[in-house]
Amino acid sequence: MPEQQYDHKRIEPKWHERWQDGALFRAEEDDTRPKYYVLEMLPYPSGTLHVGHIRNYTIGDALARYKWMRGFNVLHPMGWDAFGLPAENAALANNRHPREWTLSNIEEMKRQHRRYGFSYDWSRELSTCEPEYYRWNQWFFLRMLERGLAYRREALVNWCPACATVLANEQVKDGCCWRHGNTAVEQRSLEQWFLKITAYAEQLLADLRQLEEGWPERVITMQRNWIGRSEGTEVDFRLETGEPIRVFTTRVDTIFGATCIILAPEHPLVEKLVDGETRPRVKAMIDARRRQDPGDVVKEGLPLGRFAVNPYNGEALPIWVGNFVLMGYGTGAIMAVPAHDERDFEFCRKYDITVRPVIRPVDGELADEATMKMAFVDDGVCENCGEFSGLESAEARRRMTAKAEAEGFGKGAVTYRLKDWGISRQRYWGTPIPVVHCAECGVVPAPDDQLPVLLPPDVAITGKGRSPLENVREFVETPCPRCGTAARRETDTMDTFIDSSWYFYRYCDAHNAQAPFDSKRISYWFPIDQYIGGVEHAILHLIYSRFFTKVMRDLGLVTNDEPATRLFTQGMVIKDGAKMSKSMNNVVSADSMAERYGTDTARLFALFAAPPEKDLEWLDSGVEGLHRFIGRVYRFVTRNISRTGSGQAAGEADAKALRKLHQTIKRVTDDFETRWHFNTSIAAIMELVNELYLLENDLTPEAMTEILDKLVLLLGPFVPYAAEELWEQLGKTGPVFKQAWPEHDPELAREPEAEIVVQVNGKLRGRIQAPFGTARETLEQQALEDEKIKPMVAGRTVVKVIVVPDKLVNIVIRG
RNA sequence: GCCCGGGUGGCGAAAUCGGCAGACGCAAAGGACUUAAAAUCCUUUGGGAGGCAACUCCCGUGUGGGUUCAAGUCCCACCCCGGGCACCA
Repeated sequence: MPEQQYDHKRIEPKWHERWQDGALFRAEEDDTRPKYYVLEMLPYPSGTLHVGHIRNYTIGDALARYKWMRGFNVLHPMGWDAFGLPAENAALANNRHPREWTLSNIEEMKRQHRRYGFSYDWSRELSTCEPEYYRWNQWFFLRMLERGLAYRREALVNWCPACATVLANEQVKDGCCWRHGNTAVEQRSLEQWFLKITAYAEQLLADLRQLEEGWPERVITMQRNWIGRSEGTEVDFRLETGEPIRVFTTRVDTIFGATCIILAPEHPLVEKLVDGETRPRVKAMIDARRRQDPGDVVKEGLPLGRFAVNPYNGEALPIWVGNFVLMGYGTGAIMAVPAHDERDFEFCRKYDITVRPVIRPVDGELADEATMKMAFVDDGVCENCGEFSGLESAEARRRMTAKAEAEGFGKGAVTYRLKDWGISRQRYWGTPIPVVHCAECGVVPAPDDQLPVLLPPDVAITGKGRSPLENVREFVETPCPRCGTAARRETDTMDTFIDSSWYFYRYCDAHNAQAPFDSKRISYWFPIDQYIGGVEHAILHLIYSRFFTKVMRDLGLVTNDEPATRLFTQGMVIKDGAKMSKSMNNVVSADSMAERYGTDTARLFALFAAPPEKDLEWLDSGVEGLHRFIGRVYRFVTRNISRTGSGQAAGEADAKALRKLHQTIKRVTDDFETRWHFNTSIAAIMELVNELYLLENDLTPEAMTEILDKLVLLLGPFVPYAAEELWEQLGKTGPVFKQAWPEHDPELAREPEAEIVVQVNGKLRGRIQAPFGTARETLEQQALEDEKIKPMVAGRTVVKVIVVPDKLVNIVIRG
């Protein structure tokens, strides 16, 4: 009889067909099993499933299948982030309506995900481009508005000329738009809507401690730096008019060394202090800075010819305007202490402003102004600081701050780098901000029963300038909900990061029409046990969604402080040196590979290529090996299903094969429980199969039965179609992913004897066999008497012998 | 400049707690089967030297030092690659 051959073209469609209608697992809240919520980050429907996607999804999918087989109640939902720029750009390019384009792609993506056999819970599917999702975005916005967490004001904001819209600070990278790497972001002053994420700065920072266990360290560090908390002191320097200039400093201990005050060019006092001659130069400075990449601004300053008094020593200091002082941080004004701050040093040397050292190293001398080549920025001991002289920096800061508070010219203060989240976008495609501008009543929120405020269907998307909604009269003209007179509807739409900030809650109750979700259903699943996504969202999505969770908690909707206990950041798939993505136009479609080798092979290959957290340069050499491997397993299982002839009864081969089997179960299980290095899991299964090929003819039917069953179960999370087919051929009922995960038996897995490595002076010279647990002395003796070792030791002095039980003997000799 | 990662065969990689470096796979070479090819199965494969041979020896994890009986793994200095932050007072 000819051997059965592995044919993915027969197997995959067959099971694909049977799984069509939600045959994959579906989680219910009333289940008595332990729960596990695994979630991959919301994908854009880009039309093609590329190999980068496959790699990301197989990680979560393998985990979900494993957890399910372990008896967990697993929620693994799927959704679509269909908003914003990709949709709008594609619409412009294809001359199609964004929503239509998006929905058609979602259908295609769903088809592809089904084809790959991903185990998503489709009953909880959601798309953030549906009107119901708008409704709850708007509902959240209005709740925040009521609590003062949403506000509108004019501010300097980031403007991307390519997107023709405003961007949040988090969405600017290297001075460029996060989606248009080469387009420099401009600064514009516009009226914008903001969410007050700064109100949660302290909590967002403090609760990072809860995440230290389960989140990658670098994400936590990035968030900590982004929030940028610094403790310091605010001090009022006074003009001769008595008007204060408040500065913020973290080094108040250096204040006796302050030799000038520098204001940001946008500082409100500048306008008052500047003379007619300098005014245009300040304006030029502002304009120049807006255009420039903040990275390479050359420090420049303008003296205002005015003075302010240092409250600690009564000294009058000249006031300057400096282009390197940021209006958006601290108070927008600094005291310059050139002797103890590098930037101030550079500035003051350039303009010949006095440099006055007042801090010396704990065991050193005060620097000399004339010979100083660089600022001394470390803490030290105060000198020439009046009553504070002789104090160490930390103590001086405490006492000086106390003095400022006691005498009313300053206070201890905490400043954050984090700024409020600008959510206004001048785009058509996004959730409309549900407010109306009324000449009589001002800004009036839309009443809840008028939600959702929907986008008008027919809008000419220009892709430039202001929101396209401004030209749609039916949308803009609306009566004021409060007084009924003619008013204007807000035309800004929300940042699409709003959508992604809470979608994972909606998944748990995706069809709720009364509320964004039911708190009870949510509390069962939350927090998410395992969240999977790219590191590129470390300070975008991952900080916004933490913020939303805290707001929801304060609204009484959820009880968890954090959305996800564990976060896994998978590596990027690189192609020709760039991240593989639709916007880079370098995607490799997974279709051709799937067509040729099958989706199982594509999945297995994606997992085998490298551990999942590692970036991977995409090369498809090697894919055939994985296809071969599946065929190898397939033939092995099918030809041994009904074997009758036995090898030597209960022979050595059985013991060997079962030992390898149970060792493999342990290795794969351990990998799932800890670090998900599926490449080594798969390698372990390959080793098992290689060994089975060697022992095949000597195995008893009993041993073979156990081996085949468990081998197929081990393959389940990695190659679901092939495993399912084999499972059926083994005569089993019920899908593989509903079977219990095999348990490893430590007795069967144990090696009969330990192999002990014998080293002489640290170099491998031989091996000996000994039972596990053999005494040190015995091992030492056995090693010394070994035929290979004996001549090497003869005539030399054995200095000492190191014995690591069950592992190694190292004989140190001399002479 | 500062803060994280990383550097191991021709290639992707493994070595999880300081204890056999290169598992597993690709590629390559040889062999079996075959009229032939494909497919499959088996063998070899870090570099170098020696031996008829089973085999033996030396070198080897970016570079240079160090700790240790023992270092890919720990410490110090440096080089290179990737990522993040970058006038945050």
